[in-house]
Amino acid sequence: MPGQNSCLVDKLSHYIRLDDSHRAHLAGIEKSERNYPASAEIYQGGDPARDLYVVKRGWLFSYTDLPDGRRQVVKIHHPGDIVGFPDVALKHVTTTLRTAEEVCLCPFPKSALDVIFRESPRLSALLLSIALRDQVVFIDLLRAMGRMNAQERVVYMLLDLIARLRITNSAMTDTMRLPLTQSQIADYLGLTNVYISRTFLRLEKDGYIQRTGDGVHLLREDDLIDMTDFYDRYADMDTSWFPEN
Amino acid sequence: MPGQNSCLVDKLSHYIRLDDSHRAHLAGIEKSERNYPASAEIYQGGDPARDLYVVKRGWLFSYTDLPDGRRQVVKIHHPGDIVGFPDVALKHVTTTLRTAEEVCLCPFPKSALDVIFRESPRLSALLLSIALRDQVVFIDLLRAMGRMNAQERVVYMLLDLIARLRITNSAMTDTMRLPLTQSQIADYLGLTNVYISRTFLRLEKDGYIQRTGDGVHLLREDDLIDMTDFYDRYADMDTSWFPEN
DNA sequence: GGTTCTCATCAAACCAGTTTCATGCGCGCC
DNA sequence: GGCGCGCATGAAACTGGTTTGATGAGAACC
Repeated sequence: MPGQNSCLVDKLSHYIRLDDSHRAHLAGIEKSERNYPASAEIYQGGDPARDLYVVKRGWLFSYTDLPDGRRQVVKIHHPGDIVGFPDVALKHVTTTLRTAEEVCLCPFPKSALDVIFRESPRLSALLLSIALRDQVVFIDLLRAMGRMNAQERVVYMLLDLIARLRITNSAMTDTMRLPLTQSQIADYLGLTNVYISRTFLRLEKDGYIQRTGDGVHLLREDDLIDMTDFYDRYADMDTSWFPEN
Repeated sequence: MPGQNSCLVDKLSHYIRLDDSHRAHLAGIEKSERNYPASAEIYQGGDPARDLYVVKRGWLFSYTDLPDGRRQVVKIHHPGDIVGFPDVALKHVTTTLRTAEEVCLCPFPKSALDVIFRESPRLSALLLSIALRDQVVFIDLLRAMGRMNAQERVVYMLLDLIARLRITNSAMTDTMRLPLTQSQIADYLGLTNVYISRTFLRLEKDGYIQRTGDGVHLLREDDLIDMTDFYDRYADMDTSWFPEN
């Protein structure tokens, strides 16, 4: 059965201890799963917002297009993430979801949240906190987009991605896979593919990173953190005010 | 007594009908109030995240600074807004809060949310939805910052501000006060005060807007909406999945 | 093994927005 | 009423990132 090791439970139990009833609620969410090939479009901006997806395997990203073709990637999704969460508030989804490689997703209807809110104030508070924490992450990204130059933005992205991967894989070192094209990275950071290429070459030449295939190795992480004034928003959350169960 | 007309109740009841018990919970939140002069700093990034504030009167904004002095304004707050909401998830606040003019705030401890989560699943779901809707708003802003030029960004900001003001003041026309300096607007949009000045002059010359003191009048709102592919995220939310009470 | 396609890199002209400094208006303050 | 200051505007040099088009390497597909 799926769910015997649930990415979602892994990710959430990083923040609060989950008892059996909590796990039961979450298991109900991850009961079906589906595979998608690389570069597949899963839904499109404007579609009715009905389902959410827990990522079980692989990378995806969400983006919006301007009418004239300019594109902004707004979120890069990893295993354990809940994809489509912001659109729960609206009747129609606001972004297009596309796979970066082969992925496996667990879809569930957003009406499943109703049960959680009725039965577990504690889990509800955790969901709110995750939504609010994600707002802080968007604020950090906004700061990078508004006030950082190209090199700082690239470094910021690398630090953010690796911090997120470390939540569920604490054994992770300073190396990660980066299965995105330079055009996709450019659309994420508000730059061009040409300049992303130049910036990566520069970072490599200056000894900040090392690349091998689609792998990236951060060589002087402390310097990179200083360069971007980076702060890890994923490691600690304030759960002190949460209700008991 | 304060609370006889609560900005917060006004704003929330735009989305769901609030019964007496809901109103009682919210009234508990707005029971104390405090005034601040213009250009006052209310809290600073790094302070412990203890209180939230409901805005009763006046404009404020939240910002972060980079170590070298670059500044990013991340949110502009109006009456009815809950200020500091994203920081509920964290132990320390991530932004600095400053008044743009004289304001009146109702502070309340974030532990007050505990009662709401224990006693009203419906109000809890609304809080989550607002947090998620605000994520969508940040995503829209991110798109503007990443892929729009200066003129489009300014127009986007004007449309967003007026859409938010219309929630609580449906009688509002196409004119609003804009009590922000051009430097503050520049720090919000990732531009410079000089270029904000040039852009406003250009918009005025091209007949898109008209300015009088700190008032802005949108002359051809449909054209402005087309120019930025703007969508109002405040008008409708999907509350269909909310629990009963 | 050749064809095709995607992707990273290179190069050079170009431009949107920055930087810096000067001017002038309006407002609060003594 | 005059002083000082914050703020919008103007002008000109400058630059970080864009645009366009060419090249080459690797992977997928018959």
